Amino acid sequence: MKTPQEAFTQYLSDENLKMTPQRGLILECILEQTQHLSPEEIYDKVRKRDSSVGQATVYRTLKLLAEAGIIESLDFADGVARYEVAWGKEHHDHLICEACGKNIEIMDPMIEKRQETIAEEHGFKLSHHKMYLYGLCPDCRGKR
Amino acid sequence: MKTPQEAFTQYLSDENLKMTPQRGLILECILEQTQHLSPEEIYDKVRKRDSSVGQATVYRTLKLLAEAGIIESLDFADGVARYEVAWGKEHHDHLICEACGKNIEIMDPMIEKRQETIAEEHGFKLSHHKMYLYGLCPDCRGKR
DNA sequence: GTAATTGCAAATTATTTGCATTGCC
DNA sequence: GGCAATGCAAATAATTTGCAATTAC
Repeated sequence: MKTPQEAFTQYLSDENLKMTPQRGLILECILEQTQHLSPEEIYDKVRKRDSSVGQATVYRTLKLLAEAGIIESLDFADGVARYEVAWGKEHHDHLICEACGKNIEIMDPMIEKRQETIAEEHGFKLSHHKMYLYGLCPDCRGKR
Repeated sequence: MKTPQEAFTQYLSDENLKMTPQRGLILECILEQTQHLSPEEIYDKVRKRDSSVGQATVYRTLKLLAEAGIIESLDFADGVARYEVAWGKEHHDHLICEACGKNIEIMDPMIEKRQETIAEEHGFKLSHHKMYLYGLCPDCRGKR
């Protein structure tokens, strides 16, 4: 399978867009991170390596990366946009602790299958879905 | 079961807050609507009946109504915040058409059950969840 | 009476856009 | 070389907040 970098270059070229040092650097910074990042955090990280990069470029590049399917946007209901690397990873959903923010990636074939079925029953062609489970993790559960 | 109005009054009183004409009017406007409303749309609707109500009051009241469990916020990934009446309604998820925005409420006991199980397996106490299925509806499907 | 609420406008926050300049293919 | 990309600053958009005046309980 192509690396994220190769995939991005490919996507850009397919769309008649260009690879640039800025775009490469932004992708690098995202790939190094294991956490779910906000545009602001990515911007900070990028600037440490090249302070000349503008915030607008980060936003523009995030949009491109999402269109290319390399990253995916999340919604943890904490008021901040977040992204995670999607390239080469299997689809998964999130189980989020409302108290400490901890989140666990979950994967469940049964639910995925059922979602397909539900969509079909309504005549829909499913393209993607988002599922978030909110609750209290074992640690925070005890503190209440 | 209490009416939404009664529930809201109850909630306010429990929190040592006060019922006001503005709050009552805002709730009324939300209840009359069957669609999923944005703060802006609610504000417009409220102003038609009482043009002196401020936008800030609408935002503040929406927050209270959500805390009281009378309305719930949605995320249709169209960049706008939306609310729907939750009081007295069974929980449901949404199947959304990416082309025309049409959305269908879905309910699936099997998925609900499985979500509980998954949370338990990770030691979580589940409080709520959100699930959105995105795709193309029968109408839009044909046009591609 | 007193603390909560309101409307207003200003302040924030998050993101987007216009534009002259720069740089990739 | 030509079109796309960049950085900057200004522009939007959506929401929040400070505050003096008002009002519910």
